[in-house]
Amino acid sequence: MKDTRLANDFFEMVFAVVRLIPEGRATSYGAIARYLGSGSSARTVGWAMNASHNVLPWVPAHRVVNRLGVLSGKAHFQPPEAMQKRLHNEGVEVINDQIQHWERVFWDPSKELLL
DNA sequence: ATGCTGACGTCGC
DNA sequence: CGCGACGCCAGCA
Repeated sequence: MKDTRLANDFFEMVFAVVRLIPEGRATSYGAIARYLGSGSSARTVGWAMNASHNVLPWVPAHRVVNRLGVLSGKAHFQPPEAMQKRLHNEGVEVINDQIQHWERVFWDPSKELLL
């Protein structure tokens, strides 16, 4: 078999983790990257989200924000306001593209899944 | 094939 | 305390 490397699986793993995010919660790119063991590849996680639009089952990319709880990737949604609207619809308070009570909403896979 | 960019994060100066 | 650079992986010119 080819050395699929973690590359191909990286996207898949990212999607899997994002899909595990419970409703009303959110996580950060770095948290996911760290959970996958790539720590520094947070950028690639965001890149995976870009590809998540065409992935099934649906990937709640709107639950993934930067470590500051800011909807940095809202501009990539359609429409961009959908991200905030969706989060708010799930009970997440978002003001000025920033999640309120971020530490409370934050969902760390390496912490929640590592039970 | 090479280089730059991109939905980030951490370290250094 | 503020700004800059590097690292990581994949896509595109």
